[in-house]
Amino acid sequence: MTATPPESPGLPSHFVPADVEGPLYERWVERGYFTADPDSGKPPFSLVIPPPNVTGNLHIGHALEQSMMDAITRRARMRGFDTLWLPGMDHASLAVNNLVERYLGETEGKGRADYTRDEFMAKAWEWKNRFGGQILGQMRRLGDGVDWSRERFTMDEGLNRAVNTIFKRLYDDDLIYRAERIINWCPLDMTALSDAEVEHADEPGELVSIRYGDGADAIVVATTRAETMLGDTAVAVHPDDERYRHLVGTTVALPLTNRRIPIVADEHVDPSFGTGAVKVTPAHDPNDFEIGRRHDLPMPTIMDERGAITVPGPFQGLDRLEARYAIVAALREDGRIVAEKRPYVHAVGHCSRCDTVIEPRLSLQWWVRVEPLAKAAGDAVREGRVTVEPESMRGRYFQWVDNLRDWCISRQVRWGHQIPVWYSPDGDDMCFGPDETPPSGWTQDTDVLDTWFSSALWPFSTLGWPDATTDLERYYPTTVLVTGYDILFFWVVRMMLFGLYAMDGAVPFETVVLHGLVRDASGKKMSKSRGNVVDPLLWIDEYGADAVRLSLLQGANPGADQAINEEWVVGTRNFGTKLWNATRFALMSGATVDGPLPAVVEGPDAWILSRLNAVIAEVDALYERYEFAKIVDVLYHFAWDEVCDWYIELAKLSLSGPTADSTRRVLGEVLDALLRLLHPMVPFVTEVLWTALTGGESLVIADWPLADPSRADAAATADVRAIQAVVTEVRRFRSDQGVKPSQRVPATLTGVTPTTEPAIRALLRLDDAGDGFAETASLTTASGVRVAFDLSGTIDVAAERTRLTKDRAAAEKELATNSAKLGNEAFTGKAPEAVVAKVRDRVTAAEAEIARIDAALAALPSA
RNA sequence: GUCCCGGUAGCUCAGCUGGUUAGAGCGCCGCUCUUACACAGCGGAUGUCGGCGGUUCGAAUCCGUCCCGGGGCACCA
Repeated sequence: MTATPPESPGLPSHFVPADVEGPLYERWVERGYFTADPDSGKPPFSLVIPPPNVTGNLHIGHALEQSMMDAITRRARMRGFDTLWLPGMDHASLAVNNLVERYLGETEGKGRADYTRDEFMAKAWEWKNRFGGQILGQMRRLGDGVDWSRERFTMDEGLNRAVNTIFKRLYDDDLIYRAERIINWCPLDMTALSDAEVEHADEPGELVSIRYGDGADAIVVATTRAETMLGDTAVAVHPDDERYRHLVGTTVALPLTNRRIPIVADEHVDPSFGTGAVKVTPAHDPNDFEIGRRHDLPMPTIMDERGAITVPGPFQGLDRLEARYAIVAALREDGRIVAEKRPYVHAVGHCSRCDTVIEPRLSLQWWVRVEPLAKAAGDAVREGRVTVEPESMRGRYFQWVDNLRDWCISRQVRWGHQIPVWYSPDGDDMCFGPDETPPSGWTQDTDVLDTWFSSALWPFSTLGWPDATTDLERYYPTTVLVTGYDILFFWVVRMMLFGLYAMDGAVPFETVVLHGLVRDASGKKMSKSRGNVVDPLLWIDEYGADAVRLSLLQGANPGADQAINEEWVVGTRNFGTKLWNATRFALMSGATVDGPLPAVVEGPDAWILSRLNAVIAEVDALYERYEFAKIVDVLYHFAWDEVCDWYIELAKLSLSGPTADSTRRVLGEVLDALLRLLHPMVPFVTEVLWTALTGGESLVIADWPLADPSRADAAATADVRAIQAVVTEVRRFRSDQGVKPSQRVPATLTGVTPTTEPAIRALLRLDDAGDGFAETASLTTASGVRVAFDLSGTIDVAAERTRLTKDRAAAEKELATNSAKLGNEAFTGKAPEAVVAKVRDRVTAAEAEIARIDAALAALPSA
């Protein structure tokens, strides 16, 4: 590669992200850098994106998740893997269905019932094509290096086929069945929901105690949902409960109706709660349903799909909440209310989508029998075939997977995958696969599948399953899955269930990396209702994608929630500027990447190469554990503190000395490697800088640096540490003395070496002592270097005395602590020799330090 | 009820396989436009490491217990 010498300095004085990011990204895509190539001969590395909702916009959580995935894939690509990051979107069945219905209501003034299924689906596709998919453009803004040629959608043709194929297979294996059970019903969305789609919240309600029957056979029950009494078909008591034993087997009159219901004995009842008697409404409560099954009770449904009472009489047509008040009022009038507790705080289930109170309801739905699948999913992690990072999240995975209940997969909406079961005119049902044609006259089930059913297939359906494609063969199992711990159950567990099942026991991914939630600056969860949502796109506009990405990764500790605010984005933007300026300096200084790195280098050059290779090794190790926050920390400090603050300052000297050529090469090497190391996290600014510095084609396809342990150089490191120690201490002295940074001061140095003295003098702006040098102040550093100054102005003796006194106190403390340890036989006897030796050294050092300070104090003119 | 995670500088967090004077970023206070960078440089201040006990020569780090915050699961009608 030939380095094209940069035109003038080669870089504009400022970096304007908005000007370069878009064109740069499109160039990467056009050149096919992100397109996986099964024929490349490289080992594969693959991951699938957690498909965002087709209706979604890029929010800060996506930005974090995708920044992590982009860093992982870009690094893998640089390390020589055939890398696939597969993008796509989820059809978001219920969410889109609702949006389309609302849209049609607004634009056409019609409701759900006014469209046939086909008409509705046509409208929905139209809507999706028009309003959906915004997030794809926003992912480009972030810089996501995804393989757009393999983009998928959970309702595209191939994925439909995958869905139908696995449904048929599960159905034939008796792992999908249809049954009438109590399900979570949302009366607003008018569909069933899975357990996972219900959120429980404690709310104040009422606990009403009602007397059923009269006189000797009266029995009091308590309820928070009085309206369900219309559906009661029994009262249950515990079999051992003496109070009610005589009533078991008799019947009692159900108030407000002319029905009599039996009193049954059931183990489920807790005799110590309330009166020990429970009203049983089998069609509207899961526990009551079980009691009803055990005692063969009738199970009348008393509400319609909207939650309105259907029982003929005065309450018919009332909404369930209105009915509750009306029924309590009527019972009160009847003198049947014996106690009312209000407010009574208890957990109430809500629809996770629209927040409507869920109605448990007896309903005929489709289910996945999960038990055999869940066993395999749990074992795969237990056996280490799938690693969950961070390890602390493993428990949560098992909590889910080992306690799974059958999954209700049918939904009463239209947008989604229609259940591939057909019914004959006689009522027989049969499942047909994608290539099978049902007999004419049969009609298809009108329900669609839970959105998560198709996303559970994502790691293999997107690669071509059920066909044995090259991609499937090559990229499954995927290497790593990155997602939030909040969808561990919704998605990760279900991918495990279906992946292991469909792929004959092959896991869907080898490692799961769970990240936390992004919160606002005060640690609160972001939500529209709180009004604390931040839009990453606004920050990208303002500070560039690199700054947004890096500020998110900077806070990304595995599995932990993190906060973000604009100031931190500003901070990382400043880091980009720092890199920019450092590279400008390098270019102006003739830094080069041409030719081999000198085998032997000296001084600061040797030191920075030593550090660079240690940093590479450290970063590699941290990537293995997905410790993004630490990777950022390491690179940030290496770049800013070591490269910019020390190495470049030291290099300014050697660039005018005999080793200038060597330094130019090392400076080029260090920046080259640094930009490579940072590229996966901040792809744009590093690309601009690196191409300017090296003349290379693109960092995207450049090689990841290899750590070279042979560059470790303890001697050079010690030299630089010595320079740093003296410089830092004298700077402090100067600052305390009020000597301006720019003021040059004549001084003599003793105890320095010819290799360190020029650097120390230059960094401290100390001139040689010429004629007429008069020492007016001096300083002996901890490392034994004596610096004598000729300060023209007055020395601030008091300030210096304060400083030294403070240092002396610290040294005294150090001496006392360590001497005490040495005087403690328990310590010297039991602690390892290495630790004791260390303490002994510290005592010696502290004593020397005190002596040095005392001498310095004595040398100060008296005030 | 049960389980998990967390409580370290004003804020957000590292450190926690026990052993330097407990760190970083931001913020704060000084001094500087020193020719890559004021989106910067240099210097500085700031902590009963949630409380109390225990183990240990030695505890921010291990154990117990309590308090506070966040979350998961299950819920008694």
